[in-house]
Amino acid sequence: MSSNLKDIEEKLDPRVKRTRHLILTSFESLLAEKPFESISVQDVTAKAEINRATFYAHFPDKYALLDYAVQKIFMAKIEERGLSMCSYSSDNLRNLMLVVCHFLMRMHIGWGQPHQQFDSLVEGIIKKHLFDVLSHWLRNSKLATEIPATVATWAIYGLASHYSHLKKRPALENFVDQALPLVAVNLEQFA
Amino acid sequence: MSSNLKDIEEKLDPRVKRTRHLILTSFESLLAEKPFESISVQDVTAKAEINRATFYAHFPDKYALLDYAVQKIFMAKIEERGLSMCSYSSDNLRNLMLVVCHFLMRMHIGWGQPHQQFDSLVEGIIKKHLFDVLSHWLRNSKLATEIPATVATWAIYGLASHYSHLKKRPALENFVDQALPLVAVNLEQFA
DNA sequence: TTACGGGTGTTGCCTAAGCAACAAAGGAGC
DNA sequence: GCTCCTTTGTTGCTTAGGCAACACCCGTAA
Repeated sequence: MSSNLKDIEEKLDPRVKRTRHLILTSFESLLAEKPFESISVQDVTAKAEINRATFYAHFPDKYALLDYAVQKIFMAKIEERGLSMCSYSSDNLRNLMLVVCHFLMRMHIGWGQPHQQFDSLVEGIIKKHLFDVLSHWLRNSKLATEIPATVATWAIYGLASHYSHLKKRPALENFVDQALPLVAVNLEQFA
Repeated sequence: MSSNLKDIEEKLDPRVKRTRHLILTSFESLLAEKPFESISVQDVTAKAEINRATFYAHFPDKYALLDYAVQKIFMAKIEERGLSMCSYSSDNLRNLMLVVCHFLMRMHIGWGQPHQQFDSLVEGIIKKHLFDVLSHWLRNSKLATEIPATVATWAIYGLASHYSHLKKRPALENFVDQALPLVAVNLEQFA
């Protein structure tokens, strides 16, 4: 159930899975050592021991790779908590917020110091997926859902970003529980 | 220098290196969980996520894989101590004996309980390489070297096997130092 | 005996990855 | 301005790997 994403990836040609994995691994380890801007496609392919042409057979450019990497990591977390194929509930929303916070923290720790352009790229990707998930949660509503989904998307991302930049972070659970009702109120009437 | 073996392997098609590595890794981990006899080619390829046909493109059968695996591990140790591209010396001989003892111990620990047929296969492989190394050490002798190389090969292997089967093993260094002169006397006159 | 299941090698066709060469675009430094 | 160098995409051809099907053997259970 749930993972129609995984199911598709599992059935891929083993060679494709392998090279994608090599590229991804290489990319992540490069992100740990230098900022996204100064990572070249060559860097990635060299470390992955992959031909550069092969890279372009999978991704149009390094931005597509970033997109893929972020979606892979982020959506994996979403799916492993069963948050993608369900509907709105206060508990699901809470978990979703936890995931986003976790992700941003992991990113700031593992992926070097924040770089303006990089961060906003990631922000865009995450918000895109957040919006999709929330829209899916509200799919049975008789009302239009773009507005509430948009509001919640931005709110959740904003809260997570805020939290991950705090110098003295309160316990994550507390933070989320405090913010939860403010976001919930925008969604529950559409559920 | 030295490693004309490595040099060759390094230049291989990356795909070949990858699949060989996958096969090798899979094989080693299988050896850790069940005896060689009950490992099928299918097991290896399944765990390696490699097509079975691809296996046969690299190795005629699982015995060839064993040969390859043992040579890879054993010769790696030989080369990393610079023992393959040199000539006879008491010190080299000592190191060689240490390597063989190490290898057999590692094998008994890591690769499950000894199985008659498996052990004798490995024995054959090791002795083949031992003989080659020793022959190379004596390559400048004016005398025929088959006899001394053979004697030393069997003696070294026998000693290592004996040592690795001892219930109460003395310190490896001591053991080797004690045996060293007995083997050395067969070789030094041909060096 | 026969039938069955599981492993073994082998084959032909298809696809992904390797490789070398290319034109083009951007810096960095003169 | 001008090189020089690096990176970027892209292309045509070659080669390794995936896949499905095959015949074959062999142990075993009906």
